[in-house]
Amino acid sequence: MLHEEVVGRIRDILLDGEITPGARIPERELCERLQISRTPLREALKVLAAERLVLLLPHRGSRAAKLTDKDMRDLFEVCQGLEALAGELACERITDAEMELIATAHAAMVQHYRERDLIQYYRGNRTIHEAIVAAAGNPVLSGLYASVTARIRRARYVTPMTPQRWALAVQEHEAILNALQRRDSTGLSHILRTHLRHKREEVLQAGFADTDNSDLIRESA
Amino acid sequence: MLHEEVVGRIRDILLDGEITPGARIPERELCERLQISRTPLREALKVLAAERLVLLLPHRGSRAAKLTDKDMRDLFEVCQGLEALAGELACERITDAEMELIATAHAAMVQHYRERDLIQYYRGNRTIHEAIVAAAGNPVLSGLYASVTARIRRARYVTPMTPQRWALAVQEHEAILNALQRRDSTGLSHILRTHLRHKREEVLQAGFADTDNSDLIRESA
DNA sequence: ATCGCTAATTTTGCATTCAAAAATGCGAAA
DNA sequence: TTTCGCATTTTTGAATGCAAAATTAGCGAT
Repeated sequence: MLHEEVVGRIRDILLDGEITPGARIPERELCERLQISRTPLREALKVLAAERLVLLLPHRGSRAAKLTDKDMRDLFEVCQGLEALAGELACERITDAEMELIATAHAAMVQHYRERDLIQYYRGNRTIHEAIVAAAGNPVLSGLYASVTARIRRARYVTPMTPQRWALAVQEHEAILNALQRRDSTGLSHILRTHLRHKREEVLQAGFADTDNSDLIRESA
Repeated sequence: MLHEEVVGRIRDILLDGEITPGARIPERELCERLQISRTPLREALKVLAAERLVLLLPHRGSRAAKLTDKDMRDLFEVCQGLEALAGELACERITDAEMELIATAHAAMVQHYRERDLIQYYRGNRTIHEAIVAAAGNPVLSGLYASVTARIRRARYVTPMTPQRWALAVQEHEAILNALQRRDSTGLSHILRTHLRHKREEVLQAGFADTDNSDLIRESA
């Protein structure tokens, strides 16, 4: 099994919430499950710790990272900034093919909205944002974006969605597509900031992630 | 020796340019030098690979990452975006104490400019940008910023500095301080973007980093 | 002399092993 | 009964050893 595959598998396990945030990561069990020894597993955990998905307590094992309200706010703030930057850059660089792709994805997403299929809607939403980031043509940006969204992912899915907010989000997406097509970078930047500010408010209102990683350190002191 | 210490030591070795970018990392030699065995060393290399400071070629060892012109442009672009975001947030949240600190650092930097002490000027410049990022009160942002700046650091230092550019940079810094003091977030955001665009142009003009990591893969094919 | 092929050497990646630190359990004393 | 202390067990962190892959060296053929 390739090194990256191990990291990917564990990342998926964490993102799927299979290991509760804050819970101890059962080293032995994962070894058996992935059919590897502790050496590559521990290497993978170190990588995931660098990504902030795993918390490493010296001599006290590793735990799945927990996110506080503050962490979530911070992550959304940065995500917002990255998406705005991506939007600006995408306006300068997006190809017709990429534009086409985003338009298609947008249409599909609107369709999911009409059918009130939240899961599919979310999937489409993510596809569009990722496509915009990709269209920015900046791998460094893509990498940071991927790392930030990975950390928010679970929270994003549990966001409660009222009909009003959903309608607003779709409306904002129309505006995003529009600005992109007009290559209006400053306009798009502004919309994206607003768009994500709304998302952020949803999450905070949901009161998700009300605990703190620092317990994990304190609790054993 | 603590795990993080190993990562830190190797990171410093890389940032100091002690291992030429693109050069193979001598596993055995580093083991002797740090007085550790291969296991912790390899774990550290994996972490640094996650930070993109090290490139891991499966079955072909690890090398210090090399940066292409494109990589540099991408890094500066993102750095610019992060600094702009930090500036906006800092306007909302900066404390008087932090403001004071930045003002002091700015004065010191201007003094270094007057004395034409480039090294100290650079140091002061970095201090100010870091202080602005810190004032944004967003640890996620701080983390990403640290990782991006670490990757550009070497390039930043080799930037050739003409008197004109230097004067412009100082002028821009005056504007930054001014906008911060007025808590003018949109104005500051704009200035920071311009400021870093200038820096970026310097670097590109320097023709630094004209090679590509993909050689490292190709060269052994 | 150069190119191609095979064998030896080196290096990488992983499993195993060993030592140290932390968690646990048990018993004694308050 | 509760709490403190000690011994046992478990778990973590690192070193060593081993198998597989890649690099290098040597040899022969053209």
